[in-house]
Amino acid sequence: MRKTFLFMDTITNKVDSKGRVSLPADYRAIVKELNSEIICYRSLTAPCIEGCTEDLLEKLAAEIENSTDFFSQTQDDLTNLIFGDARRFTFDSTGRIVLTEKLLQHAAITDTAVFVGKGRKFQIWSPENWAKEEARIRSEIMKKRPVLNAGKNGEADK
Amino acid sequence: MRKTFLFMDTITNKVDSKGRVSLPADYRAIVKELNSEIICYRSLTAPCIEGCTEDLLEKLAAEIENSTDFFSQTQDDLTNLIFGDARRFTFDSTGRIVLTEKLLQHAAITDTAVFVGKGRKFQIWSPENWAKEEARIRSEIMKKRPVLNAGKNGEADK
DNA sequence: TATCTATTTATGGTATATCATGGTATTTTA
DNA sequence: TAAAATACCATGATATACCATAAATAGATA
Repeated sequence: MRKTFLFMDTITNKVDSKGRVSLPADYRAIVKELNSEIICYRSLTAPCIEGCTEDLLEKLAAEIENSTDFFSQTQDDLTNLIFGDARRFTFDSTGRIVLTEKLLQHAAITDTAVFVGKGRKFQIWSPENWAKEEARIRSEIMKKRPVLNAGKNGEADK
Repeated sequence: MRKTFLFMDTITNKVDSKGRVSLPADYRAIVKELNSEIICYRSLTAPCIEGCTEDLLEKLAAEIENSTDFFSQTQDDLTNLIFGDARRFTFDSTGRIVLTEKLLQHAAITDTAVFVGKGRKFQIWSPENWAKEEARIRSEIMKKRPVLNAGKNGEADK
């Protein structure tokens, strides 16, 4: 029995001509233990696919519901954008999901997908875009490093 | 057995000369599992049809009941409009509902309907109007992005 | 530590079930 | 009884579930 249910690590899998791709085994385990389902949608800010468990979206829906302004414009827009794009993806007995053409195009994925853990969520990138993104993030971190070091001492990773 | 009952994704189906249109399979599954029925009405704010399960309208009614005079006059008026317009739509064994002329006209739908998930609700648009609306929302949301992120932390995305 | 063995995981291929949709029959109601 | 609304049937396309094999990982033994 695991203690935490966080998506981690970076795993590269193949995408076949039908858009089928194996969800990393560890991700599957999380989804199963949570008795949940995978939800995927286009990232609003990056050329990648984002995924999470149903629970997370359910939480969002509940928040929106309880925020009294049933008739708010911004809320209306947000729900359209998020729920209109998201979809449930059940995996078969061999652990694969079938990504849609829309998602694949947004992430510029053809035959290889890179799963990147982000805790409660994860992302799916094309190898090329992920390489760029990782480089960007690392250089970004390096710039902020002096600040980070003020707090802890250099255990960031290895 | 699913845990969450959220309308999601964007699905395009045909509308025949009688106004018949297939409710997306996943939407049907939700309605069935909730042992509910589809309710549709003209959106108060947009040229589209809005739909939800009976439960949601039930909840709306309860809210009005319990809120003595806390609700503004305008909100009261709005809910009146909804209830005055709403109707139940049962689907046949093949999963189709028959939209009324009134609804179709309001949404300017002729032979194609676009279902857009909104969590507890969904909307039905003409392809043209939905294309415009989606574009509008995306640009609108991008403008407000900093504000959204200030409030919550990283729920919507990041 | 190195080698072999047993599971688990990833992936290609195929059969099956489901879904959307055109058409028709039956029921309702005005 | 005519017109409209509703329920049922048929079919092609699509998506899903299943089977088989290869690769990789973990575990055990020496």
